[in-house]
Amino acid sequence: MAVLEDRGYRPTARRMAIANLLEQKHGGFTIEGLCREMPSVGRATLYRTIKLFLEVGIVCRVSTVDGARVYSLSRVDHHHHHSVCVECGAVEEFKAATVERILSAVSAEFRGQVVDHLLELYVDCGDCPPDDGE
Amino acid sequence: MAVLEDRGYRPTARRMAIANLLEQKHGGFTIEGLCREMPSVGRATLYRTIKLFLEVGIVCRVSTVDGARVYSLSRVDHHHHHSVCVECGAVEEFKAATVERILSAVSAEFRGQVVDHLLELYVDCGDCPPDDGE
DNA sequence: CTGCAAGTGATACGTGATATCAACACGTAC
DNA sequence: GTACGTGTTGATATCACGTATCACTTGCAG
Repeated sequence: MAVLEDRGYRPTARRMAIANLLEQKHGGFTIEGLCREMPSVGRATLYRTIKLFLEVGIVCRVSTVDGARVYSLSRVDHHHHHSVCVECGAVEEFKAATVERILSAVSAEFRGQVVDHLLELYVDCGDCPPDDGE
Repeated sequence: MAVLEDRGYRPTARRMAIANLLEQKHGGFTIEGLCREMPSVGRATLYRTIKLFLEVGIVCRVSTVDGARVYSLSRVDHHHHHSVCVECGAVEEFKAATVERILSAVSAEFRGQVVDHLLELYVDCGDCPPDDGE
């Protein structure tokens, strides 16, 4: 949580509790889901906190096929991609140098400049633990 | 619009008009934007029609960095990726065999089965025509 | 301890999207 | 042609998601 203090935000008990809960989750999560899991925490606070976590890089947004707003705790601070299990929703972060190289190659085919990219893999992880589910 | 009839939907005047407007757009579009451009068409109809077009493959969803719900007319019917201009919002579809090959290679590194993927490139197309903007 | 800025929660609000339902359009049977 | 049935449309109500407001609380500095 040092990253919060670095940015001038307070590592309050609420925020620690929320971060703690996120640590338990292997899967992506929705804010509305968190509201249900932490009814003692106000909705506004959850929305604010996740937005804050997003800003400082504690969580990142996961792109799903259906466009749902799903987030995931980020354990790495550098650029990475996600694999999302279509069965249990488990999210894993991965970094593939190969992908980056290929993307550079693909970029060359474009008239303009490629400034960013998004890559998500949708997988069937095969051994979805039931306790991983939302 | 034959694809509509194939699926048992009627190619009505409304739907043709909406499809026509989409043909004009190089960029992605939002449904709320369409509501403003076609005030004579009911909101519900626009939402329904785009959902229908999505189902039959006339349009596809574009994943943006900020998670906005953006759509784009699809001119190809096979699997493809998008490049989205971060300046003017222009969306282009591209198919990169290289990408597919690499993804297969990456897939091999995963325990489970990769069932689908999402790849978007965010580009600065360099010559954003002003009339392309939303 | 005191003061103040940051954080919190209840609630109101705004927006994006869907459900409902009466009216309408179109194709088919007659 | 008309009558009918199904699909389509639009106004509206409703819902879900997310944010703004504001009074209250918490945490930190002095």
